[in-house]
Amino acid sequence: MTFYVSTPIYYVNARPHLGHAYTTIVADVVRRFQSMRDSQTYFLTGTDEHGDKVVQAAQKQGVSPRVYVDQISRLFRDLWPELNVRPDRFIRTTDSDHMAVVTEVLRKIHAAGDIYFSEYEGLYCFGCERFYAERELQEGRCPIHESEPELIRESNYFFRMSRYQGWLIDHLQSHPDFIRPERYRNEVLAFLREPLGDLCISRPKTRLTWGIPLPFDEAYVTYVWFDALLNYVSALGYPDGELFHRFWPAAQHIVAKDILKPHGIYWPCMLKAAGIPVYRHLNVHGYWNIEQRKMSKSLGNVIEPLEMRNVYGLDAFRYFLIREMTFGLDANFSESAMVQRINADLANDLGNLFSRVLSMTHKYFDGAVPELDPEVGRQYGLGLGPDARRTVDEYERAMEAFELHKALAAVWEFIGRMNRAIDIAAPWELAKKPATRKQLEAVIHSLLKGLRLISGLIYPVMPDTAARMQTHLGLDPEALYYALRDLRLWKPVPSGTRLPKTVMLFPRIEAAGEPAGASPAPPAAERGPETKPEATLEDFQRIDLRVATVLSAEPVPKAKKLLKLEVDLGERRTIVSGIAAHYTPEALVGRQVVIIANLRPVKLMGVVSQGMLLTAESEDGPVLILPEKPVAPGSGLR
RNA sequence: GGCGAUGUAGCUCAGUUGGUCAGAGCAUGCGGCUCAUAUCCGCAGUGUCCGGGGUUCAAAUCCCUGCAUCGCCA
Repeated sequence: MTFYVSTPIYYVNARPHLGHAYTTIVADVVRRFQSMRDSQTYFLTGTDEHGDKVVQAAQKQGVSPRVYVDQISRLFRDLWPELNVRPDRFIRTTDSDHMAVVTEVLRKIHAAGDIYFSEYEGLYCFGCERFYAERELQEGRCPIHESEPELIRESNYFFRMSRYQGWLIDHLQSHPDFIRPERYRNEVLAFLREPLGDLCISRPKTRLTWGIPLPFDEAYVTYVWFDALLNYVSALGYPDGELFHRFWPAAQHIVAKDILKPHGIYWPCMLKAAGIPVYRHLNVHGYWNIEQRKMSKSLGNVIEPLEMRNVYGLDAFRYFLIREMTFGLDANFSESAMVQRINADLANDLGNLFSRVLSMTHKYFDGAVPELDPEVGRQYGLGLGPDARRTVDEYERAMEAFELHKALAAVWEFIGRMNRAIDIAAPWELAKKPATRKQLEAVIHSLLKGLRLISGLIYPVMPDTAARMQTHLGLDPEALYYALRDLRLWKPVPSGTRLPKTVMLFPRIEAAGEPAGASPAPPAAERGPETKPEATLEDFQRIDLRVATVLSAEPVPKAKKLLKLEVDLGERRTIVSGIAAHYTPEALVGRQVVIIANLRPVKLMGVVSQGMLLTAESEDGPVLILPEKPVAPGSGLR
């Protein structure tokens, strides 16, 4: 069996956030699941780097598109290993092999007559550098610039997608799970009830140069679709690559619902036109809302995946994402929900189960797995075998169907079954009398067996925890302990195995400093008019406050209020601050100030500022916040 | 505005083809155990199944309509 999983290539106009992390972790989970069944796997992710939004973002930062995309792309590439995600390839649409494939496929489809040249007429806003459909306009004006767009004509190349509509409908009908969950298949079918238009696939170089040139017309570059979607085959070395032959078309694409149409309609049509077999499944997931609201930069509620990992632990974070979201539907992300899940599912159910079983093994058998007569085992064991089998069956079915939350629910049902079995068997009673020693041995054997199974099943979602469990069961964490075939064998932890000292897998998270029953944030009306919404300690810790020594200071030319400071906080930083009206450069040099060190860089009067100086707002203007006595440059604050 | 989806206990959500379907987990209350991370086990509630119409012997489940939220509209 081969299994090829992909995430979308992420557009580099923003830093990676929770949504990116979720999609990519899902891909990692299903890939690890496939490795449990001996599948050969290939895992692709990467970045989408062409287009006008990238050019604009680069301009804003005052750098070339190349420098800009290198910078953002690296943020994505470096993030994944931090989340225990290791793709086989990180593709960039600026990679030369990818660009060559795009060129080749365009040439081929053009030669076959499915790309044609045509005039396009539309309402164009020069401010936005884009066309608007009439219904997008507000009272005939651009919703952003409030200016009246102009009617312009532009010639462009079009992909004859309409030709493949009938084929695609047939394919969707003969492959009911081509797009899943079903709701998204229905959505695509609904869309296909209307005649499909053709797809504009180019931009004139007069408007956009940051793209892949069309092989049949040097005056144009490719516009998004062929450039981006073809990454799924170019990464494998289409058309002749060994990987391509091995893994295509066993492809599982994973996308969020906002890009359903390109992946569910454009991409299959493109593949068909190029004579490439269509991919196997498109798996569509919903959105994470943050504290009931949409995640957006302007709301300031962007969740930083690394921050979550640092605060709650990587496996707990991965578990929460996979367990909390019904794959396909939207879900809410909140730290309080995560704490609840960690305490209830991980600390209480799993962690405590693990702890009680291991501690009993230590207490009653001195940490060595007891000998067991098979007959005694049959008679006095907990009879978990049938449950174990049902659990593995449901787990495998759900994983296979991308119902990842259900796969975890199945494992936790088994965990609950084990906790109940312990109460009924009451090993602490059996331990009191020598007469029930044999029964005690059988019970402990059953329980260790159960833990062994659980550690295998949680491997895709919580690989580190799975390995820790193996270690503490005296087993080899380097082995393929999670092979599904072996897990079905319901194997015991061998008698005589010595168990290391037990550990807490997941400590409970207690509400920090809050007395029990403390009410949540009071309604805004009860607070002072100037207070901001309640922030958690984690919110505060997100801000990197540091002491910096001012090395030099000079006015910014033509700016009345701005000073450009060079500061030392362990490294050199340039900071632009609006305090020129109240502080002279001389008054600052050599002093220690407090800055926000992880603020997004901004360009002020042509100078990039890599931080912000902290000042108090007074009626006489800004007043510097200074340490009471000298400290090492770069010292953190709390 | 058009297309589509979602709206079920305090919270997050299951509910296949209309008939023990009014459920689960968490949170809450009470009881039990003591191996365990103040953990575990048992019991107990609470619901105009978004509102309004309709079809039917029977609707959370089908139809119409309204409201709210989300996605897409090259």
